[in-house]
Amino acid sequence: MKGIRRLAQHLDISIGTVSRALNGRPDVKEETRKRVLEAARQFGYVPNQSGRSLRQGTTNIIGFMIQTGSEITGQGDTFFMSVFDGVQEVFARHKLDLVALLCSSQEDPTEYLRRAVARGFADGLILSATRRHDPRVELLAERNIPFVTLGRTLTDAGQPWLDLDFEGMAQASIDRLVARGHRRIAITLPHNDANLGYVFVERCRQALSAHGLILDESLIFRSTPNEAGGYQIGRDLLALEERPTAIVLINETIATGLYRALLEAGVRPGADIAVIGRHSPQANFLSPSLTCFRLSLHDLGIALAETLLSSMPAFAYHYPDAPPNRLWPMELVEGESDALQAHQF
Amino acid sequence: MKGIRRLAQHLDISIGTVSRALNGRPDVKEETRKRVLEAARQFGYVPNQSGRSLRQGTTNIIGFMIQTGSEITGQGDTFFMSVFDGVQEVFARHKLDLVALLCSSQEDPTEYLRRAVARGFADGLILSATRRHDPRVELLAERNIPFVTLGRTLTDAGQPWLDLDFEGMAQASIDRLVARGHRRIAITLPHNDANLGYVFVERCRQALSAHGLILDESLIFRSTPNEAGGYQIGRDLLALEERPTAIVLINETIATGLYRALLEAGVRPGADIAVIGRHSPQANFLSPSLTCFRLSLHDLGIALAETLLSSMPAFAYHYPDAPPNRLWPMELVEGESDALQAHQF
DNA sequence: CCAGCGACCGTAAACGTTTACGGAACTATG
DNA sequence: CATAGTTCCGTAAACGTTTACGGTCGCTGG
Repeated sequence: MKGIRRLAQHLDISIGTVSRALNGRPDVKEETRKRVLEAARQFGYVPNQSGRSLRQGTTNIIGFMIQTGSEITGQGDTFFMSVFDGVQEVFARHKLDLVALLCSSQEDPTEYLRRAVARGFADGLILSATRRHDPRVELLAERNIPFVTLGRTLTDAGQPWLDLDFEGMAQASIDRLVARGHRRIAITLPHNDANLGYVFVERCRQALSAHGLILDESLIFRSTPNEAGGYQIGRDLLALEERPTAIVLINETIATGLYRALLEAGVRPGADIAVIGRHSPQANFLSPSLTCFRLSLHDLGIALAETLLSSMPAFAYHYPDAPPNRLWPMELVEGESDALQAHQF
Repeated sequence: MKGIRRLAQHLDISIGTVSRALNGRPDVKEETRKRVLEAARQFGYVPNQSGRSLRQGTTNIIGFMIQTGSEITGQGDTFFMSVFDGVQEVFARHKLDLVALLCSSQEDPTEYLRRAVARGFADGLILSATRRHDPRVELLAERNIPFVTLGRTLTDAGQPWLDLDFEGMAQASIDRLVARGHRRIAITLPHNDANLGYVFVERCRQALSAHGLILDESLIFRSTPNEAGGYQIGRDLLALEERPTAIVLINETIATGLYRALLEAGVRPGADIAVIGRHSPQANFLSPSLTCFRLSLHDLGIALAETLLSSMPAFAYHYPDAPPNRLWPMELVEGESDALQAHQF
């Protein structure tokens, strides 16, 4: 005898009552509930997940899909760890469990996701590293399973999304640099078709043209979003005949590599070239200090969770005024890396 | 009509046959199997996870437990992503899915794990960030659920484990530094009771005493295992009346912070103090380059998976000679950060 | 022609829950 | 006392699979 039956036998009541007691149903005597809870604690009984979710068609699990192998997203562990922690802060209130669905770099993400949802693995999903054309959102939309994306796509299907405000970053960076006299401004992009790249480059173009400038295509650098990619960008940049006087980095992780390439060549960020980047745990320890855009990953996680829950009927009433879509602002942290004024040349 | 029944109805055969066909049972006509597989593909049918695992008591899921919040483990940006990818390379061969069980920093890891196993969530588990006294291993051992730990504990219960060879690192580092004339050697430790700290400090002590030296307790630095911790260590070290001439870093992530603190004070790694650390994605971009111990995280993941599977009856025969316990070697990468000879003083 | 066998497939039970339904005991009301 | 209402609990069906068991059919060998 196992599981709920064992408990019922021990208490000499029916399994139905045990279940009701544990699930907080009203039609069970308070004294009985006490006994059941006590016995459950004592036996270490926890309802079997499979049985429960088979019956009620719900798993109490939310999946956060991420790709392993790390070269793809360019987000490091610490990024997700912090976001996860925020997400869980919200989920804990609803007895929801967060698990990370790990899609191997060997596997097609859409197929992976298709399998996961067909198996009925999770009640809801969080998608990250969204691509410009992302078949995953169509898949989930037509399956009618609640989800939220961290990042917009071109193929948005009306699902809730959160996205970092890359437009704001682009605008602020360009304005700031132009105001300081820069005319040749380089930018970096991830070289896959991540959606954020398009958003970013487009807004940079706009912002520049508002100042009567055009974005020189030869100053758009694409690379893998990691340290090595940053190093390569640095080398490529230095090899140009006519160097830019400033560069804006879209990814967190490339700054260290870029610094290395520049410093090796005796080019000092902030003195010989202006650099604006994204904040990362390492950013504080770069020298000269990096001017960068920062955000609270923990709060981002909280918002992500709330946004998802507000789209799930069972939880929506807890979050009546969570907006379905949000552009998450980033805060500019002034450092030394963009100190120079271009007219110093 | 849904699920397997729908498929069966459409093909005009029984659900039993459909199941057998999909599961590769021998007693089904080859032509029938073809039809079933084709229909399944066409309908996008995937067996419901709950139903399946309820019946066979198995989930085909392996859980990798990690703590979110990131300050705890101190693993760098891409550590887990790379390990995961290796693990999955092995699991993919057995149609096992890897999911990350995310324990919030708010929650007690043991309780979290207890819930997860009681729910019958996974067929096997991988534990990381093992503590010296880790109640999780007792829990899993008495529940008789297959698991492997990344890191030993004092309370090992005969389970398979893998651990980085911190002894080897300690020995090699001390020998190397002593051979170069260093007498005052500092080391760093994480300040929680992670097991690796004890292993490391003990072996350092031994190695030093083999050279007739003793480990000065005031040269043992404890900190959070991240950049900020490294910075703090640097400051503390510089404040000492009698500075060490060398320091060995146990964590990946603290080198950047340490460098910053040293360089701010005009103390150059490799010239004014010798530094030996652990490799990380950022390590390549430190200047002067860091002498460090490196390992293939992908291969570590593979080994971890194989070790776990070899302890699971259903898979063991695939891995007849996987050792239950392994000390994973790290390779020394020579950099400039420990170039100085102490007798230069 | 019959027994025996193998190949294939249908039937139904089982896995561990939750929950609709109904019934028993008790209380309140007239 | 009869009736209605309330409170609590037991019964059993249902969720979607897998699999033991047995049955049908066709074939083979005597």
